[in-house]
Amino acid sequence: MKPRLQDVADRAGVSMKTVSNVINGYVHVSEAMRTKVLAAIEEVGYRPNLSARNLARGRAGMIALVVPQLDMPYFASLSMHVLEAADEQGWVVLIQQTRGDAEKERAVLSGRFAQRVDGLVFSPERVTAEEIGQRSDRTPLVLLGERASGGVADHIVVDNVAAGKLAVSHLLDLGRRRIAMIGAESGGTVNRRFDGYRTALAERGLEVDPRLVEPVSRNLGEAGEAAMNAVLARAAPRPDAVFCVTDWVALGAIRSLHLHGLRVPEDVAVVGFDDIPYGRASTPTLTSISPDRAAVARAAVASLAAQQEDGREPREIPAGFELVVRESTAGVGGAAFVAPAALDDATLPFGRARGDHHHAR
Amino acid sequence: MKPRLQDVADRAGVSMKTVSNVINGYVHVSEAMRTKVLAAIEEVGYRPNLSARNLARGRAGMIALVVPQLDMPYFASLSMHVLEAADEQGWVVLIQQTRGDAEKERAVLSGRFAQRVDGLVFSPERVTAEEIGQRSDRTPLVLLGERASGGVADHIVVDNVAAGKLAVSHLLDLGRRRIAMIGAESGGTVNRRFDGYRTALAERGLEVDPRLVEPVSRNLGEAGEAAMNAVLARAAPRPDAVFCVTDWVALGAIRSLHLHGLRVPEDVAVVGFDDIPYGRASTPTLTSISPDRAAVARAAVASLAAQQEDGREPREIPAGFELVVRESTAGVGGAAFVAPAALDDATLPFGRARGDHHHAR
DNA sequence: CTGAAAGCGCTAACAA
DNA sequence: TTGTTAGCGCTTTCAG
Repeated sequence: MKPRLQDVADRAGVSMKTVSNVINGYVHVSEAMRTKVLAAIEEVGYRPNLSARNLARGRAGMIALVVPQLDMPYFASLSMHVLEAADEQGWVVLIQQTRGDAEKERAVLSGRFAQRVDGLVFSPERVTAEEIGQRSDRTPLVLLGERASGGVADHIVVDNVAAGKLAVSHLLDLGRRRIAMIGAESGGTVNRRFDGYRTALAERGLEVDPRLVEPVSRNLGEAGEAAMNAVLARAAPRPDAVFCVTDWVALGAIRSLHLHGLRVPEDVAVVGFDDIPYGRASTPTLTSISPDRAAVARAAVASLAAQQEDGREPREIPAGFELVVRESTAGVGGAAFVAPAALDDATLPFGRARGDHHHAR
Repeated sequence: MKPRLQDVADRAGVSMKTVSNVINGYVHVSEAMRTKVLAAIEEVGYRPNLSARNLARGRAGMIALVVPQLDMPYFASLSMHVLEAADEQGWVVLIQQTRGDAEKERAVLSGRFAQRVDGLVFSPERVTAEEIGQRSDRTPLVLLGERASGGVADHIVVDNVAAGKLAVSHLLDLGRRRIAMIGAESGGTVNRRFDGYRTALAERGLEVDPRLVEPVSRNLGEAGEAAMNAVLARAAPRPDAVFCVTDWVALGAIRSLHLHGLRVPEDVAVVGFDDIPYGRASTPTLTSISPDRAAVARAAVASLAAQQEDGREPREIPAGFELVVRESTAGVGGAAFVAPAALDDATLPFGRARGDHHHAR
């Protein structure tokens, strides 16, 4: 049916080995031989069967990327970068969603995967560090995200405390003093970004006003809007700035502020986290912490590549971030909503305040 | 090194065939045998080598999804649905980005793919219908998007003319008469959504005012903003509504309107296209044509499944859409920006106007 | 520089 | 119901 390597060999009047050599770019093949074989390949319309190749080579030629949900902008963007980084290593990427299903996450960890893969980039949401530690599967693994790894696998992290602190310091630098935080987890201990918020305030001798702190149930605009409503309803005097745990939540908060007749940033400045693409098109554009996703992706793929060789000690690999200042804190050209000019980040009065860059490798 | 089927068989004291039967859920296996084998699998920590299985079975167990760029909200969402639809068919999905690179698109068509796949879901951007028609690779293919297929492969399409018409009719129903269109392609002939715009106007006896029509260079917020600026600069009297070729462009247009001191929707109503998730968190929330992405994804995967069997005639498969009315045309509760209440689509005064649903299958 | 042949780990036809 | 064994298509020693 489909032409095989042997068919090409027959056609060219050579052995399979020779054809294989040509296909795989082996050096010691005469030019005449090469062109002859290539012609034969063309004539019979040969395409290598990658399943067979992988079996013979003992590798899969692909890695899996496991994320909660692909239509969340952060993961969409991250996935894009992982695809690119993997491509450079000759890997193709198979994406799987867990949708926050703990059972699916466990299945991934235990190696019950639908395909053989050379490695796993996993952004866990439900599964505990302990469960990860107990996995028996030997597939190289690298973890992303805030949830601790327990030192059982490489883990790419941005320093959320430092990032949160940078965001809030920016607001303080603007002269804001009643800074709310939306999306701090109830306990307050788990959320590293909240720690950054606290630290920044403490450094200026300010205390956390609990009426300005509100958790969100989910990472959704609706949740951010509801949380902002709650803060506005009970906090007097009202906040003059808000640090939101994600951009998505920040957009909801801005919506709430608008509906309350408050202007952003004149009345209330807003900082988000993630730098999702929409933050550049929204009105106002959104100031945000921008994790270096490309670096995260590269580090993750590099980790898997390194793990192909031998079992190294699991490491924590820091990834960089920066604060991107846009209109939700800086206004348009310093005063919001006046000039109908297109702006890009570079022309904003505050420019970009760079965060601590911890480059992997 | 890694335990193989044979190791399990040895351990359980049975043959490979029996182990294989158990693993593949073959019915005629005694219960005792089954448990014994499962225990052996557990003991040696066996995981099937899928490369080998695929080779033996003659199938790949996965399909490829080829899109321009994964961080574009439309494709992110589409990809999510494709993953889910594929999962139901026992397929895993390998995603590849072309980034609008014609060369990469051609590589995909010609079957020069990094893995063996059972099928290809392809959303072309650059490659011509003619090129698609000339492909020699036999991998089952299904096309998505507006670009014509030339009848060489199954093609899932929403009726862009009808959708555009629905969007503009909605604006007309609101009493708007000077309706701009942003993102019509220069020629005007290629763009089906523009045809819908024209049709809707014509039905009410209105003519297209060329000063109200502006193309965009790319599907970006910045482009939408620039285009809206251009229209506002030259069109007098100014438009009272805008139909944008995509949501992304619409968000840029809204930004331009705000910066010009115009209110949305009181002064200018805005309709987008694609119903990207951001549209629900933006201020104002965005009225948009919502293609039934889940249906598109299901139809695409179903097409590939059907093509596994035999070569059927290529078909055009219509997918549904609807108009989702939100604040950018309806305002908040009918009057914009007054009540700080959370709204969802269901509570909006206009509810949802449903478009023609052409369900696949 | 090229050819022959032994696997890679699993499936499935055929036997028992 | 279970065992034997010949492939699946490619890579890769090892000879030549």
